[in-house]
Amino acid sequence: MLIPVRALVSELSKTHQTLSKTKNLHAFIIKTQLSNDPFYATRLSRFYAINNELISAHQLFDKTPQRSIYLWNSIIRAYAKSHLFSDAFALFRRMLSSETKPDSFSFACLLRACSEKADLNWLRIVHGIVVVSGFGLDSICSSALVSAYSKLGRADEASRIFYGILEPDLVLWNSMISGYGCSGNWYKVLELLKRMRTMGMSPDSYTMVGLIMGLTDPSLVRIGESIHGYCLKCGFDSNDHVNSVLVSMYSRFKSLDSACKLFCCLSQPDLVTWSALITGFSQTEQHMLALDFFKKMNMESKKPDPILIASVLAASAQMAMIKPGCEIHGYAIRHGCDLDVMVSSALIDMYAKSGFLELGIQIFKNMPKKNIVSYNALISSLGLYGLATEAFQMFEEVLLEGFRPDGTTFAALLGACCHARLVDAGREYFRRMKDEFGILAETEHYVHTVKLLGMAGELKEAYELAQSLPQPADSAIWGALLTCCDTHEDYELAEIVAECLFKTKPGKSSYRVMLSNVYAGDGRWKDVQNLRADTGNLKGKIPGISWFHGMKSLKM
DNA sequence: ATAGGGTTAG
Repeated sequence: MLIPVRALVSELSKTHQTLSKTKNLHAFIIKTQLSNDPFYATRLSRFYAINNELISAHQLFDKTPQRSIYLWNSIIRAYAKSHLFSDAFALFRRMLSSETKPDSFSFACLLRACSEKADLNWLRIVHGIVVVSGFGLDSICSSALVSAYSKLGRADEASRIFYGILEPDLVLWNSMISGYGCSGNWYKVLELLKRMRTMGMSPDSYTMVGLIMGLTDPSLVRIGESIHGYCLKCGFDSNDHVNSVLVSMYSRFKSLDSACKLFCCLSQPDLVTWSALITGFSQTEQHMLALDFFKKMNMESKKPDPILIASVLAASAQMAMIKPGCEIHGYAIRHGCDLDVMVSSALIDMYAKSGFLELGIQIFKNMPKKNIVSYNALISSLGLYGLATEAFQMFEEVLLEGFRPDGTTFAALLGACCHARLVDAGREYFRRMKDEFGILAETEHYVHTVKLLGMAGELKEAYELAQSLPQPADSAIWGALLTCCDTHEDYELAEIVAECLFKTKPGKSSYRVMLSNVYAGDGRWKDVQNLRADTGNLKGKIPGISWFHGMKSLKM
């Protein structure tokens, strides 16, 4: 009898078990009457949770008479991980009225749930309970709090918690560094790194990941390379997370050569690293290469996940080619993930962008479970085809279904207004987005609205909107406005806008082309010539278009 | 014999 129990313990101490193995273990435990010991129940519920068998996990939980804190935490965590937040919170409430009191790990589970649910209000409530329960300065809770606030874009609140801890441990340092990292605050990342080292902490692979994520500006490419070198020196290059984040950093900087070089050195790149490289090709408009690498990955018999399938579908959508898109659709069906929300949404987008809106709508209708992402895909597709009324209807359905619209929803709606030239509706959605839903207007919202106003000839209003941003407007906004000035032949404003544009992006050739069109349209040959002289290395591009415009204006 | 918190692509 002793031998099988020892074997059982060794099976239970593994990190993963298949569902059938778990069921066998469960039966065995019941037979040997070990099921009263909460240790066994905890391990089993963990295995059930890994296999997405929450019902079995919950039944097990209900049948276990003595519930240890471990068992409570593992079941709460299981629900939180499957994004069944209300169940997780309900269990937490049950726990509060039970004999077992929550510990720091219980709170950490809930805090993570809040950040994954993107629910700032709940985060603040749980934060309050944490403080009241006396865990405000606890290292586990504070690192969970710091990362939760950071992930919801509240680096300021995260830092307040961080600075309240006198002697942060490595995990807390890492949480704060990646908090600043994902908000792109490189200055703060660097400052923290220096401070942590003066306090005698040595960075680990988590620190590196946070650091590298903070490198958002392409001017930091040299620093990225030296961090890469440092990772090699310290042996962090055997860490999958470090490698994937390095590949996506090089992709972000459009240095696909470096990304490939790094990728090729890896003996066993994991799925995330493959994905980082494939989306890197997409981001640099090398969609065909993205699809080639997807094929290559499959040949190495790696099983893709819904996120990767969604991103190759996006690559195919960008090429507006139906064939590879269909192939990937078939592939998704064969792998049983075509009904996944992420994949379905990408399919809607792909079919619409490839000219088959009807197929996209069909996919949407067939989805067993919809979320805001799928509605966003549908709304933007309808908008793309100029079907603004239908897009607006879908927005009403979003509200009716109780989903919360996000920034992408409004970008899609504004895009629909833009295509259908519905100025008043666009103004109204822009206002509601900010006032009613508290969503911060981002570059894409401004681009759509400025374009919408500009095309309708409301150039002054469009210009004022572009100037109303708290920070200098992105070049895409000025670019859109410049085109509108050109079509409405307002050369005076065009000049002002062009100046704003050059301030934001002096080197970009396509804007010079636009400006040269404006000058040519206005018959200002001297300015066209100056621009040409300025742009020596752009052979052919500017002169060609400008001369063509010039000919037109000469004829007049 | 004894478990759980912090990092990654979209």
